[in-house]
Amino acid sequence: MSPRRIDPKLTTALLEAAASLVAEEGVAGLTTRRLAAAVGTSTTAVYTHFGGMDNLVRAMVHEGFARLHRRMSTVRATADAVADIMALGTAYRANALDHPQLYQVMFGSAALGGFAITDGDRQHGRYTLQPLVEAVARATEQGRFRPGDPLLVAQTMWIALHGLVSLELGGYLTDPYDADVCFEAQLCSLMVGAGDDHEAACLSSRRARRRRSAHA
Amino acid sequence: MSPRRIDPKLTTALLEAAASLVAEEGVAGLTTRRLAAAVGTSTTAVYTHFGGMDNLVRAMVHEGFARLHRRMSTVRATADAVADIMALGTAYRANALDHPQLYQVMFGSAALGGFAITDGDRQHGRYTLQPLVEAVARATEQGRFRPGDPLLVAQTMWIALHGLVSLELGGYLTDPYDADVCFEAQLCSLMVGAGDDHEAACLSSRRARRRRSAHA
DNA sequence: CACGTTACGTAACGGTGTTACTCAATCAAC
DNA sequence: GTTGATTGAGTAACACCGTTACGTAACGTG
Repeated sequence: MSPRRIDPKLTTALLEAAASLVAEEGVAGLTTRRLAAAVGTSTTAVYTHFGGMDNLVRAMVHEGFARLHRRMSTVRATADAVADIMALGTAYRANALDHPQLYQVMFGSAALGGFAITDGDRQHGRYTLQPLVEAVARATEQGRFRPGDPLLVAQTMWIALHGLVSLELGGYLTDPYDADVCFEAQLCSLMVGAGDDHEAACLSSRRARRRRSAHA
Repeated sequence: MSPRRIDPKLTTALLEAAASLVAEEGVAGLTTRRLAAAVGTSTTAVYTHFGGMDNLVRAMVHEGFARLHRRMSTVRATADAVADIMALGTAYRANALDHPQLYQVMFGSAALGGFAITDGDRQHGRYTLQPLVEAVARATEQGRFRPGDPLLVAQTMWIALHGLVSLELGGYLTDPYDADVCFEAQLCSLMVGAGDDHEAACLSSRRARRRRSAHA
């Protein structure tokens, strides 16, 4: 009654090989044949393990969201909640720059590559905002931000941050102001937009930058 | 010495057919064979007219930027420069929603679909910001914004707006706050972030909304 | 040990972008 | 008006893609 079991090692091997293929040449470089060759198996393995390329990409996206969540969770809360928010933004951007191709698959509205990402997959990445929402709530309690729903404020910040990362990865932020300058300007604008004082925001920005260099 | 000339009608016919193919089914639906069939020609025509699919997509992107620029240029300057900026943002978003697939090709860092967009193509879309830069300069002169480089401020706004549109098209803005709510919140946050008073920004927002409904 | 179940390899199908090769249509020159 | 060079566009092929029907061999159970 119990037949040959699926090999979990092969599943993870496929995922890892797919990740490095995508990391090296983007989604366009991810093909069943090259994937099978990299793992030393056959193309049908992709179907027994995932049921097609779409699901494999979906699994990669889940892994990407998990990694992003892990990275955002490493940011510790301090007395300066605004600086915490900036540190979270820095972590978000750093994760995207470390895995640019994966980020584009996660948020590139994957219709482009032909791969389908379901609504469920998108919702799966929603809890990633949790640390940001909490930091915004703390900044609001501390009187740095105007009263308002922390979720909406956090979502506004996430949207702007995604715009920055997306355009940076696309190579659009080079002209007179490079991505670093735009990032700092964006963070400051977001804090002031949420209600913080401009000078206080600049001060928190310096604090967050110091924290970042201390990490390195 | 003078041979058979290229047919300009076929060039535009190819572009139009490609545009409607992309509009209907995304970049994935744009193939040489289907394109040739739609125009009633052969696949080689794509190569004599454009030199490959990449260049055809590039031409479509140029057209997309031109259309975006045209649409942004229809926004007239009024006494309320902040309301003008919001109207520009509305025009930007409306254009993206009218041509979602094209927008994704323009800014989706087209490496995803396998098509290549050069740095020159990206710079080509830079002048689109011009109307926004001017409106920001006027808002700064009027004392609504903190003193600063209008280009950097405009670029910050563009980045955030792109983030909103990108996530909206990707279907990420549904949960508790839909895209409309996020858009209004984003605009208000941007104005306040640039230095405007919060209540003044809300007032200008209402003014811009009235202007929009007057257009319809 | 034998059986049933199922993962995996082989090979094929229909699709893709791209390109030699060919032909026919055009315009310049006389 | 005829000729001839030039070149756009059609045919067919190549290599590649995702996917799948089929066969086989390996496994867990009885």
